[in-house]
Amino acid sequence: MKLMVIDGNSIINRAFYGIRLLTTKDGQPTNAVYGFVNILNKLVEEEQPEALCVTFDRKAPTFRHLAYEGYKAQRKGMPEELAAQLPVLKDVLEAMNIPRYELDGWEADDLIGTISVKDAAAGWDTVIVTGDKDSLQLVTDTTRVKLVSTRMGQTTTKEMTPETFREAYGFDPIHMVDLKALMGDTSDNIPGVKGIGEKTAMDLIQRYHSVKAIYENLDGVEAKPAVLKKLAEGADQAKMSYDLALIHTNAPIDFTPEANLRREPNQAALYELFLKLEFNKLIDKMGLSAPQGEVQREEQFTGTCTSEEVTDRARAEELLALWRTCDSVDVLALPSLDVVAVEHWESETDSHAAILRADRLEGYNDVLKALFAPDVKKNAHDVKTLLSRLLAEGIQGGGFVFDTALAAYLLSPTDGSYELETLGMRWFNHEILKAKDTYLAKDAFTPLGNQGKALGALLAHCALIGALRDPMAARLTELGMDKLYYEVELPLCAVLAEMEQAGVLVDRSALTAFGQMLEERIHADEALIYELAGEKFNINSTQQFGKILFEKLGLPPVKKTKTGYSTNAEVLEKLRDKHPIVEAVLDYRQLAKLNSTYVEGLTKVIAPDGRIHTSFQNTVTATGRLSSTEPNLQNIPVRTELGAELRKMFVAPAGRVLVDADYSQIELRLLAHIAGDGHMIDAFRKGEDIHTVTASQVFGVAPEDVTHEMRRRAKAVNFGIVYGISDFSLAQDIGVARWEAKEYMDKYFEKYAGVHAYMAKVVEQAKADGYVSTLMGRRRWLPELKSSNFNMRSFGERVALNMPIQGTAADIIKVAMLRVRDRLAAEGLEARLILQVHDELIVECPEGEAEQVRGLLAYEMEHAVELSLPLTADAHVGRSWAEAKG
DNA sequence: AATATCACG
DNA sequence: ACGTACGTGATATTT
Repeated sequence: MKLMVIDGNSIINRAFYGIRLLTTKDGQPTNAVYGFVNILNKLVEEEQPEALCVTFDRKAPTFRHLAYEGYKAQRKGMPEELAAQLPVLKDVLEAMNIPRYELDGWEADDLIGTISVKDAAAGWDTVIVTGDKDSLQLVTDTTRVKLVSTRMGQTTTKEMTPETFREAYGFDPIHMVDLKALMGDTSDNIPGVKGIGEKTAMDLIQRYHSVKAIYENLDGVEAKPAVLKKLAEGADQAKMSYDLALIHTNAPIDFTPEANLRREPNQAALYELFLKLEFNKLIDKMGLSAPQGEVQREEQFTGTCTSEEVTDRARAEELLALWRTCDSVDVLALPSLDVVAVEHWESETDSHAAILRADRLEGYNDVLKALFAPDVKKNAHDVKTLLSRLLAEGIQGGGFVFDTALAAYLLSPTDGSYELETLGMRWFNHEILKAKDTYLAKDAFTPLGNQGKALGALLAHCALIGALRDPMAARLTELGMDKLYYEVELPLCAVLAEMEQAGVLVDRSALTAFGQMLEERIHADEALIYELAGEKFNINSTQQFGKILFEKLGLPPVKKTKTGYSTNAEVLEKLRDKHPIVEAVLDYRQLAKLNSTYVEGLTKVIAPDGRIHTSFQNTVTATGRLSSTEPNLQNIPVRTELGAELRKMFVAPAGRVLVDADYSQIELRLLAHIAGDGHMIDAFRKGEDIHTVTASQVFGVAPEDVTHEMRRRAKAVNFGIVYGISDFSLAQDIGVARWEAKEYMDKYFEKYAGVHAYMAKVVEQAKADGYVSTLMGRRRWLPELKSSNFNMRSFGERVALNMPIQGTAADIIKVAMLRVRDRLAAEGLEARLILQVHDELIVECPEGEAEQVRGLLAYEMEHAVELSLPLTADAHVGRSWAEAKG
């Protein structure tokens, strides 16, 4: 028979530090509990013990305090995030019906020691699970230790038996305590003998086995004179350390192994707990389910749900007519659009679904066209992507009245992904087959695939869209995001889809030529770098380059990264004068970046029509901005001359031009408006250069006396404020002393008192509310503000400052995009929006429309919202992006 | 899959 | 005293 005893404190500690901080929606940290349960499950699975228990510390024993007052002092600083999880873990253990042992004045180690001795007496084996090597002294023929370590969420265990211990240490486990007595243990505040380290101690214990043996015959000990002297002087320390390191096996607990025989967990209690902790995966894995008899929110799925496959054109028309009369129907289509599920609700609980398949329905394309026409009102998941696919098939979709993905994003923009499966879990605790395993599987709708299962999942997901719609809509209303959702985000999907479909024309041959030029220069740089290094190496490997630079060539390391020397551009700039290889690598890096990311990367994604069609993501950023992928057209170089060359390759076709307009200082203007800062508003109203005005204030000179350098620094201050800067970072950024940076900031806040007041207010409000929001009510939750971790809290504060500004700018340009699209249509222009780069819009149009477009583009951007100061947009026309940028 | 770097607003 | 600016995505290397 075998009992597994877990060192609760040790394992929860390992779990906490080994797994990145996870929290529930309302900020309760959960990572340590999560990790603990996973480790527990894994080891129980591995060992299959008949009995199981967990021990916990209850402060250090008093006699140890007397022996050495510093004992365990270092462990007092348990972070609040971890401390908060201890009671939760105990609840979880309770629900799992796992006994725990804790005793005032005793440590987990001593309880484990006691348990292992009692086990042995009863003829049981013991497996100790811990992360601390202290317990190794308990290893015997019937007691093993499993040493657990967790890194980056990965748990590994090392098993220690008497044999493996002797192999590793060269003496018996019982003498672990003697080793500690000599070498000490800083993590346990065991002093050891002063001047004796690990190597000496190991050697001594290997030869003499115990502290007692060494001191009984100190004269007979063979060692260097210095060591002998230290031993002699440290006799008291050794004795005391021995007592500290010794695990006691006589704790007064009532224990029999049989009392710890494994029991089934309390399903209902565990389910409820895990639900609260948002351990959905674990609920899944452990096969937990809701307690019987309790009313679940899943009731919307209990109605009747009929379905049919439509193979007859007449039936399709019949259904279309029916769908047109519905308030809305739910649709879910495969990415290929070859299979579509359409569901309509006949009552609160009853629905009917139709399956349309390209291969089984005559005139499928026409049915699709009719289904996606505006007169059929539809709910869908990820409308932008659907519209984009439809456009690719030549179908202009419309009539989408709800998007569950987009709604989920607005309700919690930091979640990162919004798959239907996840939403079903979050909103209804409703588990549902994974799309990837069913209708999105590679062979799902081939004769090889499980078509029945795929169709079933497709229908279930479609029904989920319908079930999510009302509660999500209600929540949007509750949070005041109706207007943002229905009037901005949802209609914007169509604009984005059109932009993706339009794409931007690329001058492929110019791009190729540019690439060839880059390659030549890259080769030249390579040769030069190898020569300067005196050997060939992979310049792209920061590790290899770091070795060359800091070890072979002996340059002084400036900064370290997790894995070695930092060699980033900032570091290399500082080393520029120390060795010619530095400049060569800087140059090489610039060229390599341009070539691999831009020339090669972009060439790869030029479509047959010669254009690049990016994807705009509208459910990604935490602030409400768009993002652009495959390729990212929002980070095309512009800041360096060579990089900006690339923008000459984004062109308009013959007879057409590009019109580019960008907001001037939109974020600072919004800061002025939101903060209601009179001085800053004034400056913008008068059309003054804000960086110069700031410089004049900060440096106390007349605006006309502001030098280039003063303006540069003021600009950095202006930007920094928007990001929630510190004096340290400002100093670093502009290269002045910290005190000087602080002076700038003080002056800044003196002048712009409204901004100063706003910064305090917005953080305070965010702490009270738990969120921040933009002018249009877009929201970002900030659980970070509740953190006890300084860095995390500071981050939350900076986000509280920045998100309303960045997010409002995002709101505004989205409104502008909608208005621009409407104006272009209303005025019957051929012009089309093709790109958005956060504060910049690009339109492609016939030459003859250029001036009209330029005017309306700037106008709609400037008038998208009414503020206490004007927004300005500069618009230019050109044959290429470079030209149109002005 | 994680890390380092660097491109943009 | 802490550790040091907001928001993204792509590439290459290393594990």
